[in-house]
Formats: sequence, C-alpha cells, structure tokens
Amino acid sequence: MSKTIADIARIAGVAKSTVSRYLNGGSVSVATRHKIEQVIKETGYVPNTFAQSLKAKTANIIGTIVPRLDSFATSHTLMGIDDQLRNQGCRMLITNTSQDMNREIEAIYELARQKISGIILLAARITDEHLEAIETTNIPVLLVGQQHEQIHSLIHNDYDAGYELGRYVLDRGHRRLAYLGVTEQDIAVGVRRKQGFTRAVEETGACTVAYYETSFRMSDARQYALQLLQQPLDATIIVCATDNIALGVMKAAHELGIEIPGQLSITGFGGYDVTEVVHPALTTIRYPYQEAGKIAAQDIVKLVHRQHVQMVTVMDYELLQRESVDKC
Amino acid sequence: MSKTIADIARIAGVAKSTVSRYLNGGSVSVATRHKIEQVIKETGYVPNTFAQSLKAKTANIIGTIVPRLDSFATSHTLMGIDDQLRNQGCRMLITNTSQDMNREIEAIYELARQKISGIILLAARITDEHLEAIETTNIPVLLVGQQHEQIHSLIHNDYDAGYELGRYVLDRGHRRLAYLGVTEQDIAVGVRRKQGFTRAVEETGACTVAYYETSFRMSDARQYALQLLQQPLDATIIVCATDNIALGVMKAAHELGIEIPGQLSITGFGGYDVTEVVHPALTTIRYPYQEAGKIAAQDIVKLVHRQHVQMVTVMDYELLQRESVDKC
DNA sequence: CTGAAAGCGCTTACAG
DNA sequence: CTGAAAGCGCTTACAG
Repeated sequence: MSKTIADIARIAGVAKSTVSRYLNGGSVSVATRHKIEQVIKETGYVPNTFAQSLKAKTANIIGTIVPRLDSFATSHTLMGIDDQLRNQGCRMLITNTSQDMNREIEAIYELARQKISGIILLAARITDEHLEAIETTNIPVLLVGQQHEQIHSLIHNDYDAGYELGRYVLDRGHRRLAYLGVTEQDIAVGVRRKQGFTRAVEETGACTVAYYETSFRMSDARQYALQLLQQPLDATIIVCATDNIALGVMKAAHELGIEIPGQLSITGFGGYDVTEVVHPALTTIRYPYQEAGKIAAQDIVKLVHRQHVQMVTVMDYELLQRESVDKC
Repeated sequence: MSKTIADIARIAGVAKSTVSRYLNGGSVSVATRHKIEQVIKETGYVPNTFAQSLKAKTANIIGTIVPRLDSFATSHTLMGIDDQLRNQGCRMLITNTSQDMNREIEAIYELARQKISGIILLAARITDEHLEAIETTNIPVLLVGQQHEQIHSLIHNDYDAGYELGRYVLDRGHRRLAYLGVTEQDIAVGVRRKQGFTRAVEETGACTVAYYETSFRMSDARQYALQLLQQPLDATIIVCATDNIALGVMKAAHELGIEIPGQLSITGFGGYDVTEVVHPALTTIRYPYQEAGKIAAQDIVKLVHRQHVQMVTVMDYELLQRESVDKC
C-alpha cells in the first residue's frame, strides 16, 4: 500500500541509491532531482523510519524520564523541552515513573534498548544504580533539577533562592520562624533551599527557627499543619519548601480560623500559577521551569552530538512578593 | 558491541530462525530452549526493536495527542493511559500540540508515518481535516472528552453533571443565577454542561439566569469577573463551566471584598485537587480522569486488534458538595 | 553524477 | 523440532 524507496526509484527511472542520496542531500543532478521530487510529491512517499533507524542504529529521539505528570514543575519543564526539541527536529518520548525509583532505572535501560539518542532525567535522587545504568548503556544523560558530579546537570538556584527569601522575610521583621521542609534525600528541595534560608537566618542573628518536615503532598502538609497549629506555635511565619506544602498549610490555617497574614505569614517555593489566585496570594519563589526545559533540550542535543556542555548550568529565579507575608 | 540474533545463534550452536522462534514462543525442544536461554542470559542480549518493527510493519506504540500538558484533566488522563498501557505491554508516545489545531492534524499524519498502532486523541473539536487525516492514514483512533459520530469516543457525562449540579444549586434556594461558560465550539464543556444546567433551571421555573462567556484561562476568568462584579450583579451564584474559571472568579471576588459564599456562591466543574484546598473549598463536579485514561487505553488496544468497542462510552461523575455554595 | 550490491537485525514461509 | 534463504525498506561504500 504505502510506497517504498524502490517504488520511487522505479517510477522515476533511477536507482534506489539515487533516491536515497536525494533524500539525504547527496549530490544529484538537477534533472534527476526534479524527476524524483515530482514522483515523491505525486506518490506522497514518506521514508520508513524503522528502516532508517535500523541502518542508523539510532533514532532521533530524546527520552525524558519524569517522576510524575501531575505537577506544575514537571509539566512546564516538559513543555519547554518539547518546544525546543521540535525546533531542533527531534522527537520526545516521555516516560512516567510514578515516583518509583526502580522504574526510573528500568526506563534508562529500556530507552537505551530502543536506541534513544539521549535522556533528560528529572529525578529527586541519583543512586549507584542510576550511575550503573547510565554507564552500562553509555547513553548521554542530562539531569534536571538536581546536581550530580558525574552527570551533566541543569539546576535551579535553590540555595540563593532560599537565601533571598530568608532575607526578605527577616527584613520584614520576622524573628521567630518555622521552616516546613521535606526529606534531605532530595538535595535540591530538601537541603539546598533550607541551607540558603538558614544562612540568611544566621547572618541576621537573634532569631529562633524551628525546623519541621513533611512530604511533598498537599494533603500531608495540611494534616501536618493542622496538628502543628493546634497547639501554640512560637513563630510568626511558616516558610514552606514548596508551594504545595504552603497551600496545604494555608488550608489548615483557614480551617483553624487563623488569619493569613494577620496572625501567621506563609511562603512557598515554585511559583505555580495557582499561588497567584489563592487568597491571600502566596509570596513565593518563581523558578523558570519552561525556560529550563528549553535549555535542557539544547544541552542534551549538544551532548548527543558530543559537543561541549558545562557540567552544571544554574538557572535564575525570581522572588514574588505578594500578600501572604506581613510586616511584624 | 551489542549482540545480535546471529551472535546468539552462533554461540548457542543453532540457527537464527531457531533463536527467533524461541523468542517468539514458537516450538523449540527443551534442550535447545535451555541452551538459548543460557546464552541470552550470559550475553544480556536484547532484540533490536527497529528490526522487529521493520518486519512487523508496526510498533507496539500508542500515540496520545493532547492540547496541553499543564492541565489537571490532561495529566490525570495521561497517567491513567500510561498505567494501563504499561500493563498491556504497550508504550505510549505523547504529542503536545499547545492548543494548535494544525499541529493536531500534523500529529496524526506524523504518528501514522511512524507506524504507531493507534491514537488516543484529546481534542476540543473535530474538524473535517481531522476526519480526513484519520481516514487517509487509516489508523485506529479513540476520541477522549468529546463525542463524534464517526469516531469511537469516550466522554464524561457532562450533560447529567450539569443537570445534577443545577438541581443541587436550585435545591439550596438559588433563583437568580449566572452561568459563566466557554465557547460553544467545545461541545462537551461549552454546550453539554450548560444544557444540563439549563434543563434543571427550566424544570424548576421562576428563575432568572444570565449567561456569560470567557476563555479557559484562569487569568481571563478573573479579569472578566472583576468587570462583572464591579457593577451590581443580579445573581446569588455564579456557576462556572470549569474549575479554573471558578478559581479565577473566586480570586476576583476576594479582590473586591465580596464574601464567598456569604454574598456570592460559586461552583465549578472538574474536581481538580486544588479546589479542595482553596478557601472556601469549591463545590464542583469530579470527573474520573484517571479512570477514563485507563478505559481509553483498553479501548484503543481493542480497536488496534480489531475487537469490538462501543461507539461511545460514557464515564460517571460525582458531585462534590463543599463550602462555596450557601443556602439562600 | 549514478547504479549494483551488500548489509542493518530481525521474521517467516518452506523444506526436511 | 530445526535450518537455509528470502525479504522488510533503507543506506553506504565502491565502481564506473
């Protein structure tokens, strides 16, 4: 039914190799070029990608491994990657691991098996198994959102963001602080943000800060905050490690009749769209996820072509001063 | 570097065809089976997918075309599809069109070109061009979220949901109503939900209802509501066609110091996670997006295997009675 | 510039 | 049960 290169060659009265050369920009005389062009147009011929890939031993596809699909950060990063890859004539294959690390490892092997050209990896943590998979498959990998000395990484500036947010909060007079973070297994979110914040606190001095920890889930954060806020909290502000956590805390505060920011200030990290529309609008850090996706796409393509890419690229961020922080 | 079937055959001392038969579950004697098994384990051999697909003329891949990635409905549907497809031993390829209808059409051709087995299409509208693309590529397509007589469709029960929500609101005493909808180009969201709601209103009688229209974007809805609410609105409730719109309206109300639900009730459609955490929690309809994704995956696989699937499958929904609607 | 031939790695009748 | 051979649709040296 669908035409092959042999059909085109026959109809055009040339050899298959000539058609192939035409297709791949090899040298073909003007006359034959026109003839082939004509035939291809008439027949609507499109090359079979499998056959091409079988020869090339690689498909022009970049695999992206993500821990989840239902997250602002992920979807925006993905949109950036997709856009840029399309511009560069590549396709993207998304693999969702549902936060299952084993599936992350498997995905690397599976993508390699499918001769994917390179992998963009959004992972919270890099284990020896990751390293082993990357090494044995020998496939170019770009890590996004986390940094690892042995892998090219694209990260957000979590440390500085934490610092700037900390400074902002302290400048507004807060001295008794609470920080609601996440597991330190996650270096970027669990460690770096907190470190930046802590440095701001230490520079200022004469502060008290209590550190707490919850999960990434909004509902968990809400439950946690419900407990925390039921007894008197010795803090005028809760700095949350993500917007989701901040949203959960805001909910809990509303439920307990605690006024924000009048009685309690709250901040987040992320810059999710919805943080602008909640009431009061959340003061937070905006990370340029989409932009990061674009750069990630460019970088992985460079890596595939064995071009130089710096080991770590750091993205910028922006402090969004909104309504959820009061002077005190 | 990586082994081929020929290598395995040589090492095991059998013919390539025997190895192939082993791989594909053909009849092989126990002795040779063990030998081949052994060699494959030792070498870590994995078949080349391109070569397989080149022969099979089709890859075991389902393409999913989505209008956007950063939407609760999309990402949850996608998760359901992905899960189910994985269970059935298929892979999923996601194509994002960024709401560009031309890219939707292109994507169909492109996926066909890549010998994808079937397509799950999340589209707001089906045009003749869609139909033509589906026909000429002759690829099985399942439409999700919208219904079209010529295409197998999986839809949410927008009409009944609209009706039930309408009844609920009327039961709580509201008689002066406003409905903030979207373009009727979108049959499911723009037409069906409104129709169901309207029927409830007509059944009740002695109501006034004003219909308005905005876009799907939260920020647009907010702007629109800001204008609408600045002059006296002759309604005790605004029924919004999506959660995003409802969120935008809530924001506008907050900004204008209008109390929800005290002075104005608001409802949405969708059941996004965040609607539970805003204050007040939004009364809305929850659609089972993830479940729909699973069924979509099963159905498209059936279609690919030429098994029977009913032309239209209707999903259930659930009314979430929360805090944003007052008695009046 | 052009063509004949070999080969990419697999599968599938067809014999035996 | 097993193997030799042809073929899937393309690309790539190698001659001419």
